[in-house]
This record gives sequence, structure tokens and C-alpha cells, in this order.
Amino acid sequence: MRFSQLFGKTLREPPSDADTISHQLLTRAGMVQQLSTGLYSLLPLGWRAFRKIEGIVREEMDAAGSNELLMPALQPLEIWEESGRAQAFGAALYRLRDRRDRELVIAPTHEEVITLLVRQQVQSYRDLPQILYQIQTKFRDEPRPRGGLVRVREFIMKDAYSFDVDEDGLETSYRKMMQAYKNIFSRCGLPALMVEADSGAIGGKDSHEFMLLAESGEDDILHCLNCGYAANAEKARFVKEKLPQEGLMSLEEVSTPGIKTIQGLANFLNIPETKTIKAVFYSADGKLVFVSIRGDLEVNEVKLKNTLKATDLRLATDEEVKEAGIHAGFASQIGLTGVLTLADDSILTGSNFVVGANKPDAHLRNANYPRDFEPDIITDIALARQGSGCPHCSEPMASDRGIEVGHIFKLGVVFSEKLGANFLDENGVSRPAIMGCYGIGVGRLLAAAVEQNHDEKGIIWPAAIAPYQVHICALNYDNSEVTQAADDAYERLKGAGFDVLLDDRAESPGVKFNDADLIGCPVRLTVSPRNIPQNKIEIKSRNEKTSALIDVDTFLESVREFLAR
RNA sequence: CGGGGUGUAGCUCAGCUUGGCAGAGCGCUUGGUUUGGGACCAAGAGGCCGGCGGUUCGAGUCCGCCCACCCCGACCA
Repeated sequence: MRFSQLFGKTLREPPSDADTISHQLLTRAGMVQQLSTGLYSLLPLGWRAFRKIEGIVREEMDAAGSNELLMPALQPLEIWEESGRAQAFGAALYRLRDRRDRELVIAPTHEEVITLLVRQQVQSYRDLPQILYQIQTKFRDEPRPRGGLVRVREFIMKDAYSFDVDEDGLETSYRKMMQAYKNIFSRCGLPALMVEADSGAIGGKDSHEFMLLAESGEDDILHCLNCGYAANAEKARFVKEKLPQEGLMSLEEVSTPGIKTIQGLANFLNIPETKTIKAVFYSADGKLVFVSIRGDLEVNEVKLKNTLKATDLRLATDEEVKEAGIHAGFASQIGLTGVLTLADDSILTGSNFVVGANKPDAHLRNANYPRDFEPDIITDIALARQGSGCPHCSEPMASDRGIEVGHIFKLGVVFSEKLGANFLDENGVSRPAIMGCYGIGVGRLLAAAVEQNHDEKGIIWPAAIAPYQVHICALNYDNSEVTQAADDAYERLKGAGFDVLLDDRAESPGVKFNDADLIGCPVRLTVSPRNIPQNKIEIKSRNEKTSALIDVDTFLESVREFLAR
């Protein structure tokens, strides 16, 4: 491609509403253009990088024995009601009516359709296992699109679905996809971290996410540098510090005027936060839940939601709390009735806790389980954080932000049962297919790649996903010798199968070099009147500072070598 | 949905306090001079000042409503 023919302009300054690095650089490099919140056009350069990633994804999926197909994005609402997800997805689901007033959704994902498809196409265990995938646009009415291409309302996703006859089969398919994902990220030159992930309330067991660490990431990841345990904070287990066991002392009321926070309470009574129990109130599908947790810990709402099998979980409002006769800031489970009570298992780690007295301006000392209170449910609902003990080796874990670029998931029979995707096994018994699903956000991966690979001048593409492999800066292109030398290099490279961008514009050298750095192709060649007489061409790697002069006659070899670096 | 911020040329932003001809830099067009890290000279084009309403002789500027975009939060009382 000749730069003079390229659509899309580089910008000296980033647009003011671009906040994340990837959004700024992709916009400045003329690779993306925002249309509206969470809606972006991919311009030719950006689209080329996108297609490189897409190509790698496709090759690895095919290599794993998966079949590519394409399903409709527009779907009858009916099938979403059948699966129960019309409600589960809630407002994130784009809905519309057709001219006959039938309700349709613009699909955020394709479990329903693929399951129905398999129901029609698969009758026998002989038809299984099967892994099917597509690369297609998804639509989600996100509560808050953000971070440029990281969270958008319309995005292209590779989604795959596996169907097996039994759990062992699912395990095999799951492993296959896991390996394919590792291959994909590795080939893209992106060090993705595989972490244990939450599988959601809808069922299923194992789930792993693939994360690219980046400050702008939306997810918190806990990982152990000692043993390699890694998990999304939503899922992460950890070792809860055991407190010294003391003899049980008797309950005693203490006046705590205006002391409503754990920190305030600990200060006021001069005790560690670990000696208190905090009360938090949630509304789970409209029902009030009273949650107790040791004062130094915080509630992990995902764990809580899963424990309660709730579809809608939020903090209770002040009104709801009041109505239940609870004094916020001075609440505890002691003496409380008529409310579902749940406690984190951290309350088992100590004794003689300070808790609320259930009346204003007072707390109780020496509260003990089960003598003074007995929650309906005790389980792990605490949030792990930096320094929390690794559940495998107890070493303190590190915490980092990450961008979720892939997610693999054992679904089980949730969809196949609801939508009737059954097959006859070798004994003639009808059984639901065991499913898994596997997603990669391709556009998000593009953004994450830029988040990870850039410097102050611009993008530094991994060679495998760069829009062009070679960027030729032709200085003084109007000089006929330069024209000839640059065109010659351009043609020879193209002839040898390289993707090449030739900067043939009437721009000054500084502009060309800066644009080359901004766009970030891995190898830069410079053709100029200076080097032509010696029959030399200059070569530079985007991620190295120095350049080298090479012979024009053998420059293809050098380009190959530089690309492999 | 709650809180905060911003809307003026393709981009970055002044101007608004104190109402009185619509501005700068970059980019763009034309001509000329330049040519190894965002060149120079000259001449130009480009605006519903986010929208609607109000106040006023007069509104980019003051008031009200709306819209769009960005950020934070959807969380521990």
C-alpha cells in the first residue's frame, strides 16, 4: 500500500475524550474512529491488524478440529425466554420489534441459537463430539462502555461451542480449546495469563479467563508468584488469617456514640479490625439478606450472588434496611429475626468479636459463634486482595489489573436441557448434550495488544499482528532516484510475500519517521538520496533504537531476519 | 441509575468572570523555497459557538430545560 493512497489520517494530538493509551494511539495512528459511545469504525490500518488476529484465531480453531459457521445476529426473543436469559441479561439485551410487532433481540451471544441448531442437526452419539465456532458481531447495551475498544456496545467476537456425550468428553474439548487459546495468544506475541474465573449463577463448573495485564484493565487478578495460582478477584480463594483463640467471655454492651464504621470502631475501642464483625445488607431478588463478615475483610459480591443463587443482587437501600428494623452502623445478627442471615467463614477464625448492639450508639463486646448467633449460611464470601495468602502455598499474592481477552467455560447441560438438544446414546437412551463455550473478543484483543506494546512515540506491534510488516520511508520521493529505489524495494518485498507500506508522500523526513513510529510496523526501511550512491538501504526495528545500513541486493534476507527478532 | 466534568473550525484549545464584528496553534488548499526526527514564506478555504426556549436594543458569553461525550461508582452503612 502506498501511504498517499491510504485512507485515514495520523493526528499529532490525541482527541480529548480518548483516555486510555490504546484509544489514543489507535486514534492518532488513524486506525479507529469513534462514532458514538462504545461504537467504533476500524479504518484500513486498524482493520488490517484486526484481520491478522482474526486469521490466527481462525487457523488455531480449525487446527483444533473446530467447524466454522455463521449464525444470525437477529433472533426471536422467544428463544431467550425459553432459556431464561431474557431476564438474566436484562437491560444489556438490545430488543426491537419488527413490522408485525414480533419481538426480536440483537444477540449478545449465541448459546441459544447454537443449541437449537445442534438439536436439529444432532440425533445420535455418533454425531458427537462437535466444536463449532463463528467470528461475528455481538451487541450488548453495556451499562457503561469505556476504555476505547476495551468495552464497547458492538464488537466482533470469536465464539465457540462444544457438544459432548459426557463429562470426560467435555473435559477433552475444554482442554483442546484451552490449548488453542494458548497457541493463539502466543502466536499474537501477547503473554496472556490464564486465571480461574467465576462461572456465574447460571451453572457450570470450571471456567478460565485469559488476561492481558494492563493498568487500564477492568478486572482485578490475584496471582501467586511462588506457585503460579492465578484467579480473577471475583473467584479468588485465599487463606484467612487465624486469630488466637481466647476463652469465651460474656456479652457486654459498650456505648459507641456516632461510631458507624469499622475503622472508627476499631480506633474508638483500640482493637484491631479483625476483632470486629461487620454487617452488610443486600437485596437478593428483592429479599433482604443480612451478611456478616470479619471487620478487616470485604464482601465478594460475586461469591455472595452465587451462594444465594440470585439473579439480581445489590446493596439494600437505607429505606429497606430501616423497614427491617435494622440500625445501620450498629447492626448485628444477635437477636435479629425474620431475615435471611449469612456469614463469611472468617467469623470462625476468632472469638470475642465486637458487633453492633442493634440499637443506636451501642455495640456489644465478646460476641461468639455459635453461642450468641447462628447464621443460616456460613461459607466463603470474602474478597481476596493484594497480600492475601495463596490458597495453595500460603505465600502473599500479587494483585494486578487485567483486560479479559478470552473466556472458556464448562456449561454442562443448562442450555441443552432447556432447549432440548438431546441425543440417543449407545443404549438408546436420550440424553442432553454436555456443552462448553469459548470466547475471544478480537477487537478488545487489538486494544489490549496496544496497551501492552507501545512507547512514547507510538505503537510497537508484535510482528504477527502488525498492519504491515515493513514500512518504507522514502525521503525526497520526488527525487527520481529515490522514486526508483523505493518503488523497486517495495515491489521486491511485495513479490517476496511481505506486507508493505510505502510512504511516498511529499512530507518532510521528520513527519515520515514520526508517523512510522506512531503506526508501529516492526521493520522500517529508509530510502534516501544519501544512501542510494552506496547501493545501501537503511533498516531499523521498531523496538530498537539503532539502525543499520544493508546492501540493496540482499536486503530481503535482512528484512526476514529483522522480522524474526 | 447516582456523582463529577466537557461541548467554540477536521484536531488541540482560548474567548464566557464584566453581553457589543468569531479567535490561535496544528491540519487543509494554492504558489514558491526547503528535505535525515513533526521546515519556511506568501495568499486562502473552513463555524447553527451541542440543541430548544428565555432575559436583553443586542447572547458564544446571563438564566432554564434538553441532548451528546468523557471520567468515577454501580460496592461495606
